[in-house]
Amino acid sequence: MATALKIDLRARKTPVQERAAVTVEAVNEATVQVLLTAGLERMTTTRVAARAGVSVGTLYQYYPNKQALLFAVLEQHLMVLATAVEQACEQARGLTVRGMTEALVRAFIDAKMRNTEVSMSLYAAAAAVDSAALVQRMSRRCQKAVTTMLTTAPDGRFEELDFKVMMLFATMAGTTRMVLEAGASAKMVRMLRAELLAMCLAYLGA
Amino acid sequence: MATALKIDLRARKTPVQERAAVTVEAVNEATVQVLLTAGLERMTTTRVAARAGVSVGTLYQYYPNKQALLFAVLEQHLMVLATAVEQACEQARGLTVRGMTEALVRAFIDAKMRNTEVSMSLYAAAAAVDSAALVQRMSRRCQKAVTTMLTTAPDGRFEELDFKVMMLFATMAGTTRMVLEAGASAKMVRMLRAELLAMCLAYLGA
DNA sequence: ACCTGAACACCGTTCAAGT
DNA sequence: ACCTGAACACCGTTCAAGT
Repeated sequence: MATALKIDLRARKTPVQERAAVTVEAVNEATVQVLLTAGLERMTTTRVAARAGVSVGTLYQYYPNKQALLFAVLEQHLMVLATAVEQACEQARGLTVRGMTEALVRAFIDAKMRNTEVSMSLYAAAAAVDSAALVQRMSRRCQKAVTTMLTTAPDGRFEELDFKVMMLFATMAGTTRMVLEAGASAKMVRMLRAELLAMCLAYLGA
Repeated sequence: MATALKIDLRARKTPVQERAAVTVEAVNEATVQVLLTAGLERMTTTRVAARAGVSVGTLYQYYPNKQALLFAVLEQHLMVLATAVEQACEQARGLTVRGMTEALVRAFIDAKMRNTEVSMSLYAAAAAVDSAALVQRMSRRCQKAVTTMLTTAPDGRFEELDFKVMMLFATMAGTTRMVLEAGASAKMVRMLRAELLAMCLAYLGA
């Protein structure tokens, strides 16, 4: 990796008037749409602006560069995923390890498979953006929720729980991604649900 | 994903004279170097050509576009990985499921961790190139080797073996990537070896 | 405060000219 | 057969001018 210059990914300024808020939301939405219909390759800032119904200059008022744009939509979607996982973890407190794992796997797969096209577009976006830090931040949020949940399990206590949860999370992410990239047919998704659950349960010794 | 235009990724022409072969190899090597030192962001074809000691025009004699260049180095490295996995699988034939799994996990992690910097650079390259097909081709090669190996195990036979092997492979890839992106400290790599093996063994019921 | 769009710098790619 | 590098098209980004 090495020297990759740090690029500012923060939003440039926050909209204060109502119409500006509308503009920013339109730009975000347009980014996802262009990503979906044209692919990362042909997603240009001018095209995004046009799709949003504004000029390029406007886009650059709110985002310092193209990467910041991708970063924003990626963040938005990871946030949804993290929240879904957190909620599932909270609701599953006090259950058995098996019950917890079922809830976790279901929540994760459901969130990722809700819109497969968008999920796949975002893999490309993530790679174009030096998203490692963002992904790690979101992962940690999820992992913390999972760890907290598992410590409330009446059956089973675990050594090196933090690392084990990391392994679980990477496994869910890795296998789900593979199924997505293999086409995500209904049959495969069904098998993924069953096998991923089986793997996680076996790993946790439940 | 949708409409992403198919881009020609094949090499443009094969070198016939000795000096041309040298040129192509220099370009390939320069691509990895620039990727490593400058990052995907600032890897320009002119810079790669300069580093290889040729002009841009020469580069474009052998590769139709920038993506083809990235594709070539990615393919080269995936080939090494696939070969390592295949060899390990062949040597492990006739062992117990446990012995086989140990050999597989060791071969995979060793190959990926041999040069962590290069491995990480290639994640970026893979994302910039629509590498899904290539990765799948290489994955299938590995999975075939693993499947063949596992059918020779004296203990244990498996249902849905193809899908199970796919799960194993995605798990190895996913967890290894996570450790790489988290910094791949010696301690983490050690824990990865232990935990990944444990997970695979548990999943296979060994 | 917010928006516009022509202008600029830079990069991917080509091609006529060379050995 | 192989190489060169100026030229072209296109895209990211800016900024003076507008409401």
